[in-house]
Amino acid sequence: MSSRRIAKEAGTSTMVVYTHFGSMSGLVREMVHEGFGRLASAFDRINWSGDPVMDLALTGRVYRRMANENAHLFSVMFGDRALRGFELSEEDRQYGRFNLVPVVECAARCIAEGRFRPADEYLVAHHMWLATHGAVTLELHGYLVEPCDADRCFESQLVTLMLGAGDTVEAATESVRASAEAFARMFVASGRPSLAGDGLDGGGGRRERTPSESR
Amino acid sequence: MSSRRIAKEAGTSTMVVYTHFGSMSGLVREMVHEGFGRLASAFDRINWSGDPVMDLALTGRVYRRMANENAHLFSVMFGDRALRGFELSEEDRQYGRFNLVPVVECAARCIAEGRFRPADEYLVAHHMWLATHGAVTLELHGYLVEPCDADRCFESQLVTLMLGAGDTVEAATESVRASAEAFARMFVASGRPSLAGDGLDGGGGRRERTPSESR
DNA sequence: GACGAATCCCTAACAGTGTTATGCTATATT
DNA sequence: AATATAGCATAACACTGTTAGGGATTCGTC
Repeated sequence: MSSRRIAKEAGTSTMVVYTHFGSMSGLVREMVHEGFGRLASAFDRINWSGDPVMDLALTGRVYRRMANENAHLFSVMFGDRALRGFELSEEDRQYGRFNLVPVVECAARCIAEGRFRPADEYLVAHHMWLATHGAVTLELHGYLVEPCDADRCFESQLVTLMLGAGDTVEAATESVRASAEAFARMFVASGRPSLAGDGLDGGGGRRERTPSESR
Repeated sequence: MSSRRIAKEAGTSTMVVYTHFGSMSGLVREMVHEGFGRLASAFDRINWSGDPVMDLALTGRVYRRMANENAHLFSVMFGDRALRGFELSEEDRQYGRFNLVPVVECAARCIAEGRFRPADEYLVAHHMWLATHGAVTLELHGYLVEPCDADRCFESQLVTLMLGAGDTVEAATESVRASAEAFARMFVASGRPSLAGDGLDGGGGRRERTPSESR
């Protein structure tokens, strides 16, 4: 992604970037905000059920899906990748943290219904976020392979997270399993099968890398 | 970090990078391997105790310390930051995964002693890694602020991770507390107070960012 | 409708980047 | 001692983000 390439593909000159976004960083910042908005609307499309633990697991699945389908964008959103000199500002991070709101509400319901141990719902939501983010990040960067591949890690991690928060083995296992079905219903069966949007991510992400590319 | 700046500070020309490392990517790769080695020797310096849960928490603390003291290097090691065109190769990632070995052994001891539920120790070690990595990553990128700052998140996450693996609230709390003391003894009291090494990280990391820098 | 103003965009250039080709200079080898 | 080789410097190429200056187009207003 470079200003000259953008100009070439758009059939214009590099100046359009500067008149519309101020700089390349400005363009990246706009993309990051778009990504946060996309994540927020994905959370909004979740139909909350009567099982808060299942709903919590569902937010994790949506987060992972979003990350995988917008891999490059996701990396920039959470500061992982320094794209064209862009660095996250405190305002940008605030945009990101805002997406925790539905997770906090979910955690509060889990605690209120006695599924989770009494605790600060913000802290519980953070635990979910941190662990899920770590799993997604390492998955994206290719660190999770057989026999502990990303799917296996993610599924079992969902259960252990619920256990760590206070749920029982049986209840957590069942809720996580049910969340997988709800997730499938939500994205496979719906008319909106993807969180990827309109090519904001340049087609990168999950493709295989050849060794020659790395040197 | 650029070839010309390196050359200038070293009082040579840019060619030294190419004769010694092949390319800028090659230099970064060497730094990454150095970073993995540094993490491995940090794990090696841990004196394993009779409490495997405490030891497991200790590896998490060492991981976090290492990340904070080598922030930029850490970001490159785990694929977060694309530095000068460098991309992780499968071989590089294998170097990284190798650092999980002591964590896996720790997890196995936790299971063998009945502190953790019977499970695949590799998977348990991965859960620890994923969650800790997420916490560290988001801490490094400034996402953890009051009231859920990095310290609070990390400490409480350690406990919930042990609970998720099967430990009891009382035992986990005590082991995590004890690990903090062991950690302090290990790094504050020892003759080697830092994991930072010799300026491989360019002095970045935890310094404050000014708003003007981000645009 | 006509004029002023603002906006948008192109071309050209500057400073920076990684990288390569060429040649020189020391050191090491035989 | 003669040769081979390794290491480094210079200069250049192709690329990057960014800025300055000059046209063209559109908009608002009289």
